[in-house]
Amino acid sequence: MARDAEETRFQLQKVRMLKAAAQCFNQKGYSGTSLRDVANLLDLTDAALYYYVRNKEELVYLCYVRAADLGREALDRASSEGENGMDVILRYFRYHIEMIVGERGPIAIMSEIPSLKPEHRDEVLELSRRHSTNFEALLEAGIKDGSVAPCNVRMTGNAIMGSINWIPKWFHGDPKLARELIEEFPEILARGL
Amino acid sequence: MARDAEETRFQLQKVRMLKAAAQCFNQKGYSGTSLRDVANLLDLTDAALYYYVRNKEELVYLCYVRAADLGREALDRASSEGENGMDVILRYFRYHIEMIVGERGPIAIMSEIPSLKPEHRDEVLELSRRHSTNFEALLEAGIKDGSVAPCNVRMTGNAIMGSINWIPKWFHGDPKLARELIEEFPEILARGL
DNA sequence: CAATTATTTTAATCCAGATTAAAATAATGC
DNA sequence: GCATTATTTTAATCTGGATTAAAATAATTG
Repeated sequence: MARDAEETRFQLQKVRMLKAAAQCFNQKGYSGTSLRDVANLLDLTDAALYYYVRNKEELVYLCYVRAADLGREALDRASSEGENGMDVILRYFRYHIEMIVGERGPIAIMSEIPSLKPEHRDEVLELSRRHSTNFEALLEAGIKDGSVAPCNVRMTGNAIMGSINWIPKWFHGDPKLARELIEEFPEILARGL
Repeated sequence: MARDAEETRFQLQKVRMLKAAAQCFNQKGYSGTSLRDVANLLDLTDAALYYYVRNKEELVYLCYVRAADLGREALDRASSEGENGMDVILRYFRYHIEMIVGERGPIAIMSEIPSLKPEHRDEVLELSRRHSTNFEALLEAGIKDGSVAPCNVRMTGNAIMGSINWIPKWFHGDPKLARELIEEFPEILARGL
């Protein structure tokens, strides 16, 4: 029964929906975006969204999960390409920033985490914590191989994640700035290491 | 008719309210906090809040303004205490971080700016922009007097503001961490300069 | 093509919270 | 104390969206 194709189509639509939702949430804030807003962006009726998602809460939740996934992807990809610690870190910066600049978000600041239902909240927090931990591991590897100056990795890691996660707050799509960001920001971040 | 005293009391209550509101918004997110939540924290009825504020929108708006004020205060105070560029910057870091750690926020990430009414939104954005500009000026002063290495001030400024503004996302009140933050974070930020 | 499954729409509900009006209580000045 | 103003409460309303159910349309499969 073409289970594969079906699932693929469904999944694709769902991702389209998540992108639309993230765009709305970023632009208008969570409380400021209605399901109608999201649906409009997809030429759908608000009710149609319920075919993909149980409710609005699940919609944000999935946006957050997707954001976390993309962040992890950037880090994994950077890690898998050898070289010394600092090089990996720089690559991670670039990948992550490219992703943020590329699809504008994907959901800027996860401010509605507190209003997720407990299981979802815990999961998202866990994903976020894990990402931090992974990045701290990169820092430590760099320190070990001498390419990064010794430092308080916890604090330094948080400082850097803050800089990165803050980008969507001031970058609003200007392509010139985008190029500048991708080229210069990684070095700015690395300068403190 | 004791206009002064009256106004003082009113203002004091209002600030108390703003603190309570900020606490709620930080803890539960904007959509997740009802006026009842805020009122409960003050042993009041939700309806009582309307004596101080026209509506919920105005409540967040005032929280944002207050946050901006406190940030500006930190910067002004640091600026007014002489010495070379880097010293001023370091002091500003400390003051701002002390404030954030001290009253937890005061409203972490201004994610609901998009749903403010236009005048309010514009004003808050303007305040935020102005703060950035002022900080960039500190950077430039530091570059001029040689205490800060030349850099893209716009980008560097944003990186640093991100690190600072992100703090409430991972600092949740642990007093030991608070001390660490105040002592070490400024230097971590400055290391990249 | 007939039957089944997937997707979307139409048309109601429904409901938590925001908001309001009027009344009650507290504070203050004279 | 009386009158006035400040503050809070009680008790409704009002509403924008979220959510749901049933029906309609589109796609697939055999």
